[in-house]
Amino acid sequence: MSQQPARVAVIRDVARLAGVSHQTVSRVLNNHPSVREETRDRVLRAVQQLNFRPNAMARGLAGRRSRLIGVVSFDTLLYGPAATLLGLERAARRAGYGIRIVALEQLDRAGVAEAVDRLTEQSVDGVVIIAPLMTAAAAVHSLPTGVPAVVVESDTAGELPSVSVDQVAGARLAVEHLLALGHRTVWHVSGPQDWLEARDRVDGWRQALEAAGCRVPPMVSGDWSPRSGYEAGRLLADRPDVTAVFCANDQQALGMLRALHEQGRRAPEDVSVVGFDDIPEAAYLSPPLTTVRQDFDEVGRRCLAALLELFDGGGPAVRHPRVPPSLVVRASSGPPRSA
Amino acid sequence: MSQQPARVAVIRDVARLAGVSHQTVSRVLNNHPSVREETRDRVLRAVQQLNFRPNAMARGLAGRRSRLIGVVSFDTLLYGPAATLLGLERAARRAGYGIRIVALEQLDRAGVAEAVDRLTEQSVDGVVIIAPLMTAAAAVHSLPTGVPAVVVESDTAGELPSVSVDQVAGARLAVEHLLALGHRTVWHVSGPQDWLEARDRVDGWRQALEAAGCRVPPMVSGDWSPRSGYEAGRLLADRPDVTAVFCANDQQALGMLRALHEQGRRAPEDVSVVGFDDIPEAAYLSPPLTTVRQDFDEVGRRCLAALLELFDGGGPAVRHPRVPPSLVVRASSGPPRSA
DNA sequence: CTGTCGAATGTGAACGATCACATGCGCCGC
DNA sequence: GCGGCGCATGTGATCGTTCACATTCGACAG
Repeated sequence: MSQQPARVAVIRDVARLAGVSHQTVSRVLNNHPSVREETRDRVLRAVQQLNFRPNAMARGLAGRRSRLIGVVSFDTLLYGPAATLLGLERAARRAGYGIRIVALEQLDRAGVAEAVDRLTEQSVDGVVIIAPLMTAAAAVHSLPTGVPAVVVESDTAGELPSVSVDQVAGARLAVEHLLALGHRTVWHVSGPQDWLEARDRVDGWRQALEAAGCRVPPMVSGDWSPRSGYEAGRLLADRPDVTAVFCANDQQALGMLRALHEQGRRAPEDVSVVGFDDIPEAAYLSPPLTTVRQDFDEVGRRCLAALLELFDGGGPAVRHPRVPPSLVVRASSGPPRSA
Repeated sequence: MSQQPARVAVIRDVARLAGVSHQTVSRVLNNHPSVREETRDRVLRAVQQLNFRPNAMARGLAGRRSRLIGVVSFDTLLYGPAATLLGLERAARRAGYGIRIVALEQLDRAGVAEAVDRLTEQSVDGVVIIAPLMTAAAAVHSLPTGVPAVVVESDTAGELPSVSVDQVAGARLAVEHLLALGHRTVWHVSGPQDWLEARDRVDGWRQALEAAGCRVPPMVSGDWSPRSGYEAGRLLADRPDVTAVFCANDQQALGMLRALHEQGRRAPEDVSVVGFDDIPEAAYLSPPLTTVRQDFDEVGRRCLAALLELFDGGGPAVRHPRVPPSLVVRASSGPPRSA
């Protein structure tokens, strides 16, 4: 009782209390099969009594793995990356892994390399790179081999396993929805072209139009920001042939709605607007925004699954899984007036 | 050249190559003063030649510190917590620390305790708890002592050092701005009352009104969501005596603007609206939103500073620093029509 | 000349777990 | 009846660093 020298219990203390060897305690901790039921109970009781917690550092040193996953994240507060990180953390925690995060200010080769370096130094078991930029694709190729790594939202044709939401399919969903409402064609306000997702959404938009035999209007370039959506809106608002606009994300759609409103064009009566992401605010814009939802939790889960398969030796069963997006129809899209 | 067995270099390899003992290498790595200049150079050269990286696990085991900081974060995609996390990561990286993150689904006592447990198990040097909820304050009190810990946005009167943005001052800024424009009084749509920040904003609102000798109208309860702002808007829109509304965050202000618009009340001509947070979208709402900006980077920096002071033995110089917020005036606020 | 001190460096033992291998023992098959 | 196999458990080495203490050597004061 009073002998306790304020020191945390280690495995040998547990062994002594349970009357077994330290190795038996280790076996119990790691669920080794050949431990007698009764012995296991005795050990577990001792563990509880001493409030013993295995030291992760020692574990990592002795064993091969740290049960830590490093995440290289782009230094941004955008909804997508943040949601992906959260989804990954949740999945990892359930699987008994911890998350070590490094945020990058710039997603260039040096930055990514240094971040991965930093993480391997910490003996992470694997790395997830949230790399939505084109520049990241190059950086990812020059990674030190030997570290199990999974890439998110990038370079789906590359050597590394990757997980991503099917942006092309998402964009097609949006465009097909608008065409089905009766619009002759759909305009597009794009994201920045150094983002892979932005390119894929452009591709999906174009594919859907071409598949339907529609004219493909010129693309309006944007950069994810509400401002770019606003400016695009001012550009398009006075054209009577613009009846439907697909914005590359919800923030841009927000700016677009504002510009239309200012120019006296009503949504969806005059112009239908569809966004992408389904940010929490989307349902509360005026009007509530029709958009494409991405399942970031699923992305996180699949990242972890791929990583675990990588740990087990072989490559993952599916090297480049694509998570299907879904369309959320709200009030910002409707039939054109002529229809 | 060909003898290299694909094994990473360890400290003894460096020692051998440099012709010194492993301990001397260790001294060089840790900037111990008593190493001859020439010896230091020789060691550093060997380090570079072998591309040696000290193993963080071994370091953590042998030494006392892991250079890791654990972050307990509430499982949310809200702008504030996400920005705080990012600011903290940046500050930590500059100081040579890494971030270990645990996201909580529920911010109750058991959750916080388990998260901190999980982190101490990983031998983190210290813990930052992003705990904006009242329930967290209780949980934080029952923390195992001995782990240096700093709390964010919570319980500024508690035993643990805390860092937070001065919410009361922020709310006063907003209200004083509206009163200065000539409004008789200011209504408030609150955040959820189990959030400390929400309570502080209510306090600031009330203080500012009382200080100015204004009538304090009943508070409208909300929950951060755009929906709650929208509903509050429908409630207030048909009251002619409502000319100025201070919303507890920007999302609520967004919903408020939509409701006003639907009810045919214009902002700011009929009703002025002010938000809180300055989310990236705020500048692009219709109209652009006047709001209170919080400096989350500064919060991150101060958290780290407090933690480092805690490591050095003594408590931090300032136990409960409050980061001042600032008012960002945009188009959603203006003088009342009568003025 | 000698004793003491501090700077520079080395030696071996931690740190707290796992791994590789050894041991004892009951059971089965020939 | 006995060799061998598999289960349950124990023993010592090992992971890669830092810590505690020992050693060497030159400088300097008494």
